[in-house]
Amino acid sequence: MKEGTLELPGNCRLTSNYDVLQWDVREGCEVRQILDRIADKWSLLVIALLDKRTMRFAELRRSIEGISKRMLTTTLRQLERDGIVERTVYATVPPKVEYNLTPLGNSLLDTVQALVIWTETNQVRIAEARDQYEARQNESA
Amino acid sequence: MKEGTLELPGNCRLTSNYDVLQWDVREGCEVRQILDRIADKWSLLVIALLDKRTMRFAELRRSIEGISKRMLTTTLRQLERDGIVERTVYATVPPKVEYNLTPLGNSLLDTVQALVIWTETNQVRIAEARDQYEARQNESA
DNA sequence: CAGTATCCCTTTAGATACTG
DNA sequence: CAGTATCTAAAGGGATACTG
Repeated sequence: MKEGTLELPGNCRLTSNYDVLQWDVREGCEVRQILDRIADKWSLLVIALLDKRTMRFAELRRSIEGISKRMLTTTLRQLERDGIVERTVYATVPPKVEYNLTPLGNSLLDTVQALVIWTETNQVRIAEARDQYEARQNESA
Repeated sequence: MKEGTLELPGNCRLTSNYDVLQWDVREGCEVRQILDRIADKWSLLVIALLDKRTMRFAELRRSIEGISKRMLTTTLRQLERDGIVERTVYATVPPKVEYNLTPLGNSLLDTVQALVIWTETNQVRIAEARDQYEARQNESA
């Protein structure tokens, strides 16, 4: 495996000592900024929920137990700003606002779902690992 | 598409009104806990870096610009507790500690890399979306 | 309904100093 | 080297009240 035999994203480099990719994850770099944005407490859930459908504000709020009005607004605004979510306001009384994924958001959906599914699939193994970790702690103490 | 024709993870339900999956993301549920753990500021980067190799504490710290000793320790301990990272201590002076992904961690790697690559691939589109969002804000003001 | 604005408490996480 | 302990500034985020 030599440099140039593979198309790498611009922030990757191939180290000479190991045949592995190394990420350039400098503080404040674009990738870090975007990762911090989408990998937060709520964004992933919002994206997963908007799969193939449009949802209204209150509907999203009911679907994500524990989220406050303020945080849902903040999260949706950030996702809108990043071009991941589209916001449509209907000039009715009372107002109606719909949210859906943009094409860019849709391109992110597969990955997000993969992450959620991995989490679901492996929750038992993780619970076991935690038990074993606890056991080891008690043992050495 | 009818219920039962597809194997769904236990936390999914099929709503009757739409042919889409709905996630059960109740506060404090297993999936939410695990998602909160791995989708944080540093865990994704640590997992991505440990791809196919072992790294020492200081090496990880150098690779992730901006992370403090304390946060790297905390992140690694959580990942170890969840069975995603394995920690090996060599009883030498000075001490040497190596970290690598467990099989469980490796099963998560593809998804994490997909997320990082998506971020890299789409950073220009996101930057454009932000500019347009700003423009719209100024316009309406 | 879909937000904003404000207040204020809680959590997070950086800096620093110390240790086996 | 690979941490731990402590302190503290800053950010996160809930509760409440108000608005077009």
